[in-house]
Amino acid sequence: MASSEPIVPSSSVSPRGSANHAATRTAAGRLRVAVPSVAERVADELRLQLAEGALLPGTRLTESTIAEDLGVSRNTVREAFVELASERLVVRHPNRGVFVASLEAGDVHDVYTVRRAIEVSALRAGGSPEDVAAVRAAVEEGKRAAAASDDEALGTANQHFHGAIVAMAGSPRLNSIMGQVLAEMRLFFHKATVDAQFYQHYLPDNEAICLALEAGELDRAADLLQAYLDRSEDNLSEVHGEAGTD
Amino acid sequence: MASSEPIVPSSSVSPRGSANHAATRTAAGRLRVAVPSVAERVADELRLQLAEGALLPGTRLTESTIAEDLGVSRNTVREAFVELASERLVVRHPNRGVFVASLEAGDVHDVYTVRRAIEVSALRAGGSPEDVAAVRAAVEEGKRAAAASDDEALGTANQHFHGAIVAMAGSPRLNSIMGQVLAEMRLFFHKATVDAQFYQHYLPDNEAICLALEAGELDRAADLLQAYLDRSEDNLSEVHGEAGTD
DNA sequence: ATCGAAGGATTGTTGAACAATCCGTAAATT
DNA sequence: AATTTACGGATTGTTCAACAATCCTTCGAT
Repeated sequence: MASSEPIVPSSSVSPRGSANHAATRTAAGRLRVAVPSVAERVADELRLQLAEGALLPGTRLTESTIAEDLGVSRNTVREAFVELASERLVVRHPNRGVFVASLEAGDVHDVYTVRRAIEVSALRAGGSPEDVAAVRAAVEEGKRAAAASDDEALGTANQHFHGAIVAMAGSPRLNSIMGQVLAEMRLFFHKATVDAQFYQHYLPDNEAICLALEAGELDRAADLLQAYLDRSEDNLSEVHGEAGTD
Repeated sequence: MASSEPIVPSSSVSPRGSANHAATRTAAGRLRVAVPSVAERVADELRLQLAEGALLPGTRLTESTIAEDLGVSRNTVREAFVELASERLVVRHPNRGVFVASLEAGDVHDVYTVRRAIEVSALRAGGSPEDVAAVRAAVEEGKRAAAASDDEALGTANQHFHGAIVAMAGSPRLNSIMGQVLAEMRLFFHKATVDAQFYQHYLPDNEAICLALEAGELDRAADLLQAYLDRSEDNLSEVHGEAGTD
């Protein structure tokens, strides 16, 4: 279930972990590489497993089990849980444990409400040529994935597309919110095992939105995106009907 | 500094805490009152002190001190810190401690970017008559506060106004995001000790936006709000110039 | 079949311990 | 005198062990 690889090194220091995680700045401006704390690494590992579908919605996450699996203390796992719960990836039931979050009917609508607000706003404001290029890149990435019939890649390409749209705003907070929302959606897709055709359907929309964006017709692009999201929500709600019957 | 009142009851159960906090629902649908965990109560207490300005931006929060002050364990304080950090109310410097967050120049702009996205979107979508009534109520609340020259009340009325706008969307996630954003702004105001006149200035705007909303002219209301937020950000950025020099 | 009483398991919370890290100060060096 | 080095105290990061409180299941009684 969980990875067999322990989170903490057996002894001594870790040689050179991928340290692109975070960095703090001293008063003098000296850059200090922030080694992610163990708790953060636990959260990262769980986030990864959630994204990969290794942990499906509804699954119970027992503190002691995860602590052993990852070779860390129960308290540390707890800290990770607090973080994941604040991201809504996990739900805490007092005295009962934490469970992988599961999007109910209302949640799907809610998530789309957030997406509409954020994505449309970002699109309407436009972005630098580089930002637009990133959107275009995501569109092409999707086309390639479709050509190769790689469903997995198609899904991530689609997420890149919407991520790139939000990134146009250049707002760390919006990016982080969007990141969380996309993580929630990934959770849902794994639960519902959404049809691979699902994304195919939206490739032309992405193209159209991107074209409008490149042409500087921001309002039209925004309207297209809005319609896209409305339609997407409807489709997903149907899918949900047969999925969320527990 | 911190409240002298301990967070945990000296013994036995708490008689009847204000239990409007959260409630979980069993499979059968039975309602279970969720007694907030100690960690959550610590987080609540800290949030309160942050909102009241008892803890100013930049202040260091020492784990052991807070643990003693609130009569809880250091580990519990840590859990609360994780939560507050995820809300950006507090910043964690690895191995150095946690500090009350402080909005820098870029943060002010970023916060307003989020507000523009969320508030304008909610306003453009409109809401039920009750939702609109809540917005109107906040406007009147502001007028009363202005008449009474109650700066404190004027500020909260303004937050109610913007909160009511977002609430129109009926989205728990948007509400929670807005709540966090407003909490961040409160933090900033305490740091900058913004002029009391500040809000006075915007009373007519609130009235105008509300009127447009009540008239069903959603797009116009949205445009007004957008302009309002742009102007507000400019004002605040000026104020910031003399405040964030550290 | 319904209800209630153990029993076991898990969570919530604490307290203590220890290594790692940081910061300020004093000593040593240039 | 200025800079570097070394040291010591303080605080964080993390673990461990314990215990009460709570939940879920099973078993037994009605």
